[in-house]
Amino acid sequence: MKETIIELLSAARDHIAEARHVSIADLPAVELSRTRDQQHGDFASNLALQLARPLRDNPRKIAEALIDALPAHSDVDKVEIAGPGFLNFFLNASQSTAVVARIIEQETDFPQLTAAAPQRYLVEYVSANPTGPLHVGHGRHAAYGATIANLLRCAGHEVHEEYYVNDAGRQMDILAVSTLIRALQECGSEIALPAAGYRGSYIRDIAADWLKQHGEPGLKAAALLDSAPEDGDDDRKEAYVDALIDNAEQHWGGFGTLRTFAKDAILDDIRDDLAEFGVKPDAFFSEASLTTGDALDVALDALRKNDVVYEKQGALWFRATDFDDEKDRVVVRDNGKSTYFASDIAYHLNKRRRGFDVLLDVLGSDHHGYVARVRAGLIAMGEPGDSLDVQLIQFVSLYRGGEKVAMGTRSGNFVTLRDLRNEVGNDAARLFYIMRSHDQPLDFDLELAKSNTKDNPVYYIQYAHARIAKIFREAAEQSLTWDRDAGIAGLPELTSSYEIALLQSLDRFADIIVSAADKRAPHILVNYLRDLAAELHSYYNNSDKILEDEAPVRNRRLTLIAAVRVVLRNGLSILGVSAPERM
RNA sequence: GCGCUCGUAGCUCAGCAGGAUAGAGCACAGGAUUCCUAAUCCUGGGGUCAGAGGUUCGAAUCCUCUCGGGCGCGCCA
Repeated sequence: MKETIIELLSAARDHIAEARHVSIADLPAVELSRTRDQQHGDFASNLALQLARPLRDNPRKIAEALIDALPAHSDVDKVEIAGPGFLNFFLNASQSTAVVARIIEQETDFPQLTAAAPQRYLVEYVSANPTGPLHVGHGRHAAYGATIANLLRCAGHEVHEEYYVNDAGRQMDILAVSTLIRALQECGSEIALPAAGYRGSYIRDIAADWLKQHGEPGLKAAALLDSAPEDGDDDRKEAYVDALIDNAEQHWGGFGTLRTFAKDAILDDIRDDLAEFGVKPDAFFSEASLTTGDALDVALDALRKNDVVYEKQGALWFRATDFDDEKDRVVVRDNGKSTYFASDIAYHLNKRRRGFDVLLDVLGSDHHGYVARVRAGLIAMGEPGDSLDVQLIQFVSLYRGGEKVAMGTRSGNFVTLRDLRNEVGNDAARLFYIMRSHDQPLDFDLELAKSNTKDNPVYYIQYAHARIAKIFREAAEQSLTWDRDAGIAGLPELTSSYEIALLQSLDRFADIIVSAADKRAPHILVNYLRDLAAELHSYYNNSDKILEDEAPVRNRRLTLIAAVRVVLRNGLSILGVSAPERM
């Protein structure tokens, strides 16, 4: 289709050059790459606008000249000046025949396109700290990351999906201490959970499981109570937790095991939660493995080799200001431990060393300050800065009946992703999360997502799919045959505006996928599917019956809606939303 | 204070590698079912694209400033 348009418009361009007595070289070339997701009619409009500029002419006059030139081509059915683009042309339906035939024949769940320049992508997303269950914010990351990965794969790229597990550092100790205290409480101790501890009810569950498997922590664990300082004012709470951790590590041999137990319990829960949501990262990459392995040393060596670090006040600093960051960053603290930032650049260098061209990070918008830092690190280690592509996801606010639902992580007062999924269902959750541009805050309306009536866009698209399935069931019941090949051959006979609109929309599907992948904007696909569903509903309601008695008519109509069904199913599949046969 | 980001219909948002008349959905008003599912369709009203300058043949889109929201500025992770 695109080739045909280029051919047509090139011919029109020649015609105009000749008519205006200008050198063809002075006119802009026919270039469609910038308008890939526009309607076909707009291609001609854009060319008219582009041609008008060097000719210092009125674009409308150029458009008229284009129209003069186009009908000479036998494939053009109808050209007229109308609508917002002022130049629309309807191509003969036969040009969409090949596309529709291909759609029907390749009835796969994932349409596989060929990228002009295939690349290896590492998509990192969610990467929530393993200190508690996923909440509704993580759900948006999961839905977005998984969908982007699907889109990139469909567009012809190689994609690896990864979840970065922050299993090193103090928060794992706090998790372990919180679990230990809950276990001791379970055994009758009166020790209180410090303010800095995790207070979600899931900690009690983990503690109970621990007790079931390992028995009571025993006297040594209880002994940490005696030497711990009083739980005092705010300033002392941090110190109090530190003392608890130190005591537990020194006096009780089970602390390391408990820490691993708690972390694994939470990670297993996260893994299950995501899997139920249709999100399955290829790997969970452990931050701790960076130091147990050599990745961190590799990164530090790279920094030292390139002479971008220096020592100050006992710490090792990275000269980030030389790489467009606002201040220098510590990589190794004066206590000899590496910082989180060091882990981060080590992880990203590791990704590059594993052979990935594009490191696509899906992060919370509160991480925006950190992008420049990591990019600076990559450049300093000799990697291209533009290999890092960070997409920041804005926050999610939950609304229930117009009331904002209060959320807070520390307090344990948050809505989990699992709760959300149970309430509104996976399909609605997946679609609602990515229906809006990810760089825009999202108001998630629980009542709307739950409603199984007309307000809900999920049902609108799914209903279009189910409606087509129903028509085919009806055909079978009435013993009305469908000859697919005859239908494909008869597609050019489809001439109503509803049918032309559907053909043109089907033709755009591949371009939509590429565009959504390139722009990292899955909502483009959602909007497309909703438009396609609308065209299907409109066709259904405003045309003659699709199940026409006359076989040739019935064949081409069924072929058309069969192609729509394939595109709806494949599009929904990319979004992780089911395509029901009946509703 | 510095930095990032956003501001489009009553509400929720598309459109932002610059194109002519800024689009959906919801809400509101009215209509369609002897007929493949009315979870649908059709018609209608509704806008100073936060404001002011600038670049250009042309700006919601690019640049600057102002106003207003969100977020970030640890040898935490």
